[in-house]
Amino acid sequence: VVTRGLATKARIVRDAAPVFNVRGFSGTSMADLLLATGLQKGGLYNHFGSKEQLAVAAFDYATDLIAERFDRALADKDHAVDRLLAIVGVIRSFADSPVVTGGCPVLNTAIESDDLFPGLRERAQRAMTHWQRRIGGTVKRGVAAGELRPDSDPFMVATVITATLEGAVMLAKLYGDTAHMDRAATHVETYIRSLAVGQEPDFPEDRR
Amino acid sequence: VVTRGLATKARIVRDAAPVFNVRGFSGTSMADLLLATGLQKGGLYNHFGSKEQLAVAAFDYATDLIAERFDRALADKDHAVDRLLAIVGVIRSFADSPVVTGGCPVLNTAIESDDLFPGLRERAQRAMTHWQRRIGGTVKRGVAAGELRPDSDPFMVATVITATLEGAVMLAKLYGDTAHMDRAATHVETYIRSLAVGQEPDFPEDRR
Amino acid sequence: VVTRGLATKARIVRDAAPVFNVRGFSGTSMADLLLATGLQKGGLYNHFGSKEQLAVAAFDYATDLIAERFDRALADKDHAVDRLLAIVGVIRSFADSPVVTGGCPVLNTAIESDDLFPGLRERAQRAMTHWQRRIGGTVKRGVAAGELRPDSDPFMVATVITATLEGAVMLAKLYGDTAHMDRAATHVETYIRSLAVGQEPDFPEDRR
Amino acid sequence: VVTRGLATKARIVRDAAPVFNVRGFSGTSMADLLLATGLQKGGLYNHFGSKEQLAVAAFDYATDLIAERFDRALADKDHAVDRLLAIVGVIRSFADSPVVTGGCPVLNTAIESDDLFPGLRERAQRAMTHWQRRIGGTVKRGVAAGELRPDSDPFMVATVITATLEGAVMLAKLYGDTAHMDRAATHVETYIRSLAVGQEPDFPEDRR
DNA sequence: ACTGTCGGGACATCCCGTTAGT
DNA sequence: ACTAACGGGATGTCCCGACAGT
Repeated sequence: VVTRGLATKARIVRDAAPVFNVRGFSGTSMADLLLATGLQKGGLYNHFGSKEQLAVAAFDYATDLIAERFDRALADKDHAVDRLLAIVGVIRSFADSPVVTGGCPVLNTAIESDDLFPGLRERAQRAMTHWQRRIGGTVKRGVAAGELRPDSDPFMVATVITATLEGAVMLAKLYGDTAHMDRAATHVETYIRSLAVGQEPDFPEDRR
Repeated sequence: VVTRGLATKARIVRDAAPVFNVRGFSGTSMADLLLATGLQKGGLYNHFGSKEQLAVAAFDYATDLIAERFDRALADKDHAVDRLLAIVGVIRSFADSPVVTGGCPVLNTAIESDDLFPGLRERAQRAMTHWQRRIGGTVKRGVAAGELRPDSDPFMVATVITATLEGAVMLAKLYGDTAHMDRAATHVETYIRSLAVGQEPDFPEDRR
Repeated sequence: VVTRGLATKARIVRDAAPVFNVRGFSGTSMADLLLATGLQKGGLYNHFGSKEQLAVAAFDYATDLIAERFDRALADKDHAVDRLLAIVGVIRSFADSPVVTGGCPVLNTAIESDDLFPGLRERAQRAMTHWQRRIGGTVKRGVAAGELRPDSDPFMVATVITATLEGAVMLAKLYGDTAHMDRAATHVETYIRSLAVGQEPDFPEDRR
Repeated sequence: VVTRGLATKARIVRDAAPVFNVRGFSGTSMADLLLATGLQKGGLYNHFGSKEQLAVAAFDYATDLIAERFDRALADKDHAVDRLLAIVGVIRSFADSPVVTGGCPVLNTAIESDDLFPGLRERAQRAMTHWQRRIGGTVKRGVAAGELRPDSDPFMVATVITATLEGAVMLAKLYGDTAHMDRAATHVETYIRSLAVGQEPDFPEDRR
């Protein structure tokens, strides 16, 4: 048994993630996972005690990949507007070059785990909260740096960006094309630019 | 007797709809449906040939209820801005007074039926397209009536409204509160008002 | 589907009882039960929600058969000594003409259900208590009727009869012959006769 | 290193014996044994080729412990009556201070290994036969020494002692108390004393 | 129109034993 | 001598759909 390169456990997670993301937790059978990983029952259960544990690991794997994209996209951006636009770009990229086949794992998990799979639900909450904090923090620092209008509401911005783009991910998935995502991203980008200092307050209600 | 039969069929659909909407298609078992309807196997299969047929009927039932809400909300509105705001109000109402327990059935179905349940997916597409046409048509007629700025893009407006609010429905479901929905609706309402004739063009990129 | 004669549920219990009694609860697989009953999983699970429920029903079936033997054996006996000897005869008959293949179900269940299967254990306790009460009651009435020595202890008699004969059932099962049972029964019969009024008190310590 | 290995093997047997004695052979899983021993699969299979081999070793371990108790109890007894009473005392002690948790291993094994585990069954037969020979031999020597009535039947005495007390072990296990064991032991002790020379022949049928 | 019964395949999980690796 | 990974079959239970009975 060669345990070089990717450890088996990591390989299982990598192979299982797209299966869960496409078929959902309920819709994924152990047989699907055996097929995807090339292992047998015994092999899988040595690494994960249950289907749910594997699903959680797969979810974490997917959100870690997304976090890496965020890190890379933000690495060379300083101005708050640039940083927010980069975040939009990352979420937008889910539609045409997904980190994991099947769309946004947070969206998928949030919709399916309807009280039924508390472990998964909590993970989805945590990931989404992390994103919103990242956006909100960028807004706060942008205001402090004089880059964004002082009345910019971090919570409002975080909600608008995540809601609009996740909704667009859903539409892209539903129709199998990116037209909706393009329009939604355009809208959000315009919205972000309107937050910059020196702009007219286009969305007075959005401010505090 | 026929009337009784029809009544039973309708009753089945009404009782099954929330089960499907909460647990998803894969996550719903026949036993769940028997419990919810109070019938036995045979009683269900007299009216529906399969679990999927019943799921489709339940989905249609839910979207019909939503369509009724749209009709009621739009009945007394003439001005395009009012009509668009009314549409926002309807989608927003999903969060705190859902037509069917479990959130927006179109969102749920769009996310679950990845490629796996073509019948359900097609229904979800159809329902979403219907909503977007309704929004787009309202924009078009508003432009023609001189109520909306002539460069208002019906597709853009339809995408922004549906994406943002469906995304907010997801956030409301994920966190179990309506704060995100409130913010998203506020944003969309501001956006709609900015389309009215006599407003500054706040979103030049959104126009054609 | 012919539901004439023995109802299916009763037939299942009748066919399952010897399997459980020979192989034990842990040692009996669902496949064994399907083979014994001729049904399929679905058919079985319509009547019993779990293997344990079926095991309990099978145990009750077996102890009911035993109770019938007691009733038949005692039907025409009046004198306490005769009644106690008849009870001995019934327990003794387990060895060479068992009510259910595999020996005494109470003994078997008592030994296997070691805290692990509380439902079964409780049934075994109940059945054994029922037997001991029957013996003890016979002793009491025999004393009251002047048939047994007044110092005969109902509890002692019940313990001696059940312990000795159940132990002998075990030996018969272990060795596959009835020699031990014959000897044990002879001993117990002598013991019982020694309780009769007019006998010397052979077992002074057994009396109160 | 060899010494260490032997120590490990003995430790495995010691830790496994109560598991088998409580849960039975069928009811004991390898996982149970790993938990009890603190080893892993390979560690066990280095010492025992199969679960059944380990079960046999555990059974032998338990019966060896019992044999030690017999030896200790008989070491300072000369008179046949004293020796027989000491044997009763040993079997009686199973109930409140078991050699191995879970009751008498011979009883347990005799009941479970119906025809299914011939290796275990043969061991149980051998152990029981050993006990009965010990009792029978004591009776024979007691008769020869003029300590016991010349018509005392070694087989009868062996059967009465083992059957009654094993039956009482079962009752003690079933009810979780020692009341039945106390009564049964009292009875058997009286029986043994009645065999002594100078006693009235209380059980004429028990003699040859 | 509806109940209850049944088949038989699928499900997640557990099972025992083997083997590679140290 | 022991760990850890793994195969693959068996386990109890659930699953959907069919159908006989009324």
